[in-house]
Amino acid sequence: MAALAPATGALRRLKQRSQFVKAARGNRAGRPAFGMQSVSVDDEAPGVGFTVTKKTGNSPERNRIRRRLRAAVTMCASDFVAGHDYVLVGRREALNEPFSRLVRDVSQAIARVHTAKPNSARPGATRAKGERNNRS
RNA sequence: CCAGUUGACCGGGUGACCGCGCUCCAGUGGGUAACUGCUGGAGGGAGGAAAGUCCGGGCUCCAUUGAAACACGGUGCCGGGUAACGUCCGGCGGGGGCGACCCCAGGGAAAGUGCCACAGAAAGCAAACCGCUUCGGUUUACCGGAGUAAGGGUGAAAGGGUGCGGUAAGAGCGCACCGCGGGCCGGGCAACCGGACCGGCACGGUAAACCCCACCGGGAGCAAGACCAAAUAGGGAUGACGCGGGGCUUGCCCCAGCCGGUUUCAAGGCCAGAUCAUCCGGGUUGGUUGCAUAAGGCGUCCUGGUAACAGGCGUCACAGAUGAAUGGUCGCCACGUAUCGCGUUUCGGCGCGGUGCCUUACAGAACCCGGCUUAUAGGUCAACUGGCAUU
RNA sequence: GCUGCCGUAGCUCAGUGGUAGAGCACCCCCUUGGUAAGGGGGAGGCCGACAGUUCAAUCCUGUCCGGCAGCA
Repeated sequence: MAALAPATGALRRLKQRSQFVKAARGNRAGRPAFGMQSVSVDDEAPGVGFTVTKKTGNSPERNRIRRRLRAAVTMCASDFVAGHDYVLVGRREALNEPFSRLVRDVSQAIARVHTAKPNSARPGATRAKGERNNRS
């Protein structure tokens, strides 16, 4: 595990509701431990946000999921493309997944999100269901 | 040693690498502004329940809120402690346990009202279905009158219980004990306890039914509230108070009116729109403050008290996030659990070693305190109880 | 974070201290050549969970569990 050195790169943290709603319309990629949503924005540095729904578990479990995902993201921060926002929706599997697999999944999901064609992949992108309550 | 009761406490440790947010200090930038970015250093960073939001307070707003009555809500053996409490401590009464100990919304049912389904003769007034006894008629077992409430049956509950006497049969009709009621005496601050005496039984349950009594309580909540910045059309509708009166020294006073759950009184404020309430529409979804020195934590400490607790002394500076920090990964150790082997045994287990799994249970501060309730793997200590063995 | 409301048949809801109901849905029968509608009959519930008060609790009281609204 000592081979896993953190990649340096300036990452913005998404904090506002509108940013999450916008990202929900973008391209998606699913992994067992999380789901990723991405959209292009007018900002140099890539932005990352985390969200875990209340249905996933109680408060300590949700905190652990978010912290493990956050640690995995800092490991491969250089993989994020500038000018894009990413939202990771945490799932229960993130509690028990080995950490090395988590890191690999994050970079794979980034690649997958960018190979899919924007907009054409999700024609119903403006649907209101994206505004469901997904605060952690 | 085994089983148990009560109380108190802990609830992973350590090393390496990498990170997060806060405070202070130093340096350096940005913004119209409220404010804020970056670099370096130092410090500190979840709980016993942080939870549920069930009680009680602090604090803030409703301009302030004192007195009385009513309404509404709560509490409910007695005494104490507390800022306060439905919590806590001590005592009393009742119930459970061999015991240590545990549990109890535990005022009033002779102030009044209501209810007690079905069953049953009868459900609160006292009565009498089957009976029992006796008298009369008829006479095979039937009918009527009188007495009675022991026995049967119904029910959750049937107007004291047991025994002896007594009687036509019976009955507190009489007696003994128990229960119940009454005043008296003694102890106790009190709840209550004890004693002798009298009464001959009269008084069912339900107040987590209405109610009565005593005591307590104004409402809303940090998304309260205050400030800064930005933006918009300081918009519209409905309702309420209402376009007051008088005096004069012409900007003040008096009267009326309005302001609290309701009414009255008292102080105070407002008094004519820049008013208040509700609804609709529009803009913003930024920042600061409130915000952590407080009923604060700790102590083989001292004094008073059985105790809760109070007073004193000493000492410490100890989380402040807001898509929400307090962590992630790896190694070692400890603990737990499953399994295998060996040893031991009072056949319940215990000890040692190896391997796998879990890396812990319940669970994450959101203005802050005091409690309650609920969840919680495993472990430690103290006191006490019952049993067995030994001395 | 704070405040309020609600858990009864598969669904939508009544109900009240004394063995629980309506409408729709479901099953069977009648009607029709057949279906729908209509008529008749039937089944389906430990009234969210656990304690307490009461002779008796869906109802009264307390504590939990689950769900739904509102707030600057």
